[in-house]
Amino acid sequence: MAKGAESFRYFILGLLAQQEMSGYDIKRFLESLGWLVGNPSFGSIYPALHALLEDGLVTVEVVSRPDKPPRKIYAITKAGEQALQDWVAEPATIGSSRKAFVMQMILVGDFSQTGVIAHLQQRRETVVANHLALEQTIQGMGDRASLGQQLALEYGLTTAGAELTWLDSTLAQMSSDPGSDRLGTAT
Amino acid sequence: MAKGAESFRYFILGLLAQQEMSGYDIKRFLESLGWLVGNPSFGSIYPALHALLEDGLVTVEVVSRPDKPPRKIYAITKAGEQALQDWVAEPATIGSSRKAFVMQMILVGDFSQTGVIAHLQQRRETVVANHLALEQTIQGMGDRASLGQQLALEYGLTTAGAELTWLDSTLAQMSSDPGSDRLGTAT
DNA sequence: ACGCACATGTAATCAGTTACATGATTCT
DNA sequence: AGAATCATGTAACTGATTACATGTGCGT
Repeated sequence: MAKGAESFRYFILGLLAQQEMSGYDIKRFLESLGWLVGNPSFGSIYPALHALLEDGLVTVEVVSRPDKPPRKIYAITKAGEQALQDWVAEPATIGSSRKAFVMQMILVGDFSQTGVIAHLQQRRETVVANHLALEQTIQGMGDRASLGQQLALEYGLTTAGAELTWLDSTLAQMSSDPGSDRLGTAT
Repeated sequence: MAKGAESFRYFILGLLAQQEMSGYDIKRFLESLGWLVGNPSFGSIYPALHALLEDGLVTVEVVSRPDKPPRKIYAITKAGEQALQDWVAEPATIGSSRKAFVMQMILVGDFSQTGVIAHLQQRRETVVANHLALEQTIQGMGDRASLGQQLALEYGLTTAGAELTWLDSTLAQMSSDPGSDRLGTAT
């Protein structure tokens, strides 16, 4: 069963669901999103692609173009779509990382915006919990904390607060707007 | 030479510089900071401690207390302090992770607040670069992005912006205030 | 012929987690 | 005697990075 929630494997599969690509393309796309999801090296991408192929979740097609070296275009299969949906709908994963959140949000955006809302709410809970835990730590440490510790704590509190604000406003916006002004999709 | 900038090893050493502790203590302290720096397992902490001991950067003392099981208290050595300072002052590391930033800030707070300022400025540059890169990606993708992608991009932009705001205000605050109202330390 | 951008791949290595194993002390 | 908490440790495994190795087609 689909294990390894924080892994790039399923994220790569999800990207292939959005559009068929080569390993090289995936690398560049990931680079364009940069720090948001991190960018795995080729030494990570190619083996992942091979594994997906092994499991029958994707297919390859070698495409030789006249002016450029040949590329291996990977496309998702029915089985792959099923596995992806299982992963995306996966039990909440409270306390998961920011990267995992962003990755899942990117993928879930393909299916339903109700799913997106659920993910945002999930994230909200995680951030609230983080914020709370940090406040309690500050209570406990009081003024015994060093300068660096105090700054770190403030930093955490502030960034968590900002994230919360964004989540709330986005959530409000998406809830009030059942259709979709962003995409031509839906109905 | 001090390699492995993102490693917990030096961070643990830094914590020992602030206060001598056991492996167990370190674990609990890290848990109290939670997601800010992540919390390594014992399987990571104890070997790290052994390695530091090997390198002569720390010393151990077994302390048997009457009512509790014995503990191994680790304390930093002169050599350890030197190694730590080298690590903390290390060449900028632009583009490093948030965790690395928080870890270094916590440690550098022990030495000088000029060092802290330098670190904050360093972080500022990184965040500005991230923000800019994200904006360019948005330009490039335009409205071809999926809902999930658009949200991810917005999310990144917003959180980076918030971090920048905090950095600027903290930087302003610290620059205008050369002494130290937070600590009794300084000159 | 050479270097460069594009493109794919593998092996060695590394940092960290999980699971396992041990043991002291206190409480019931 | 057994469970619970505090405390330390090791071995197997995993996920990813680094460095290496290969090859195409284009411009010079």
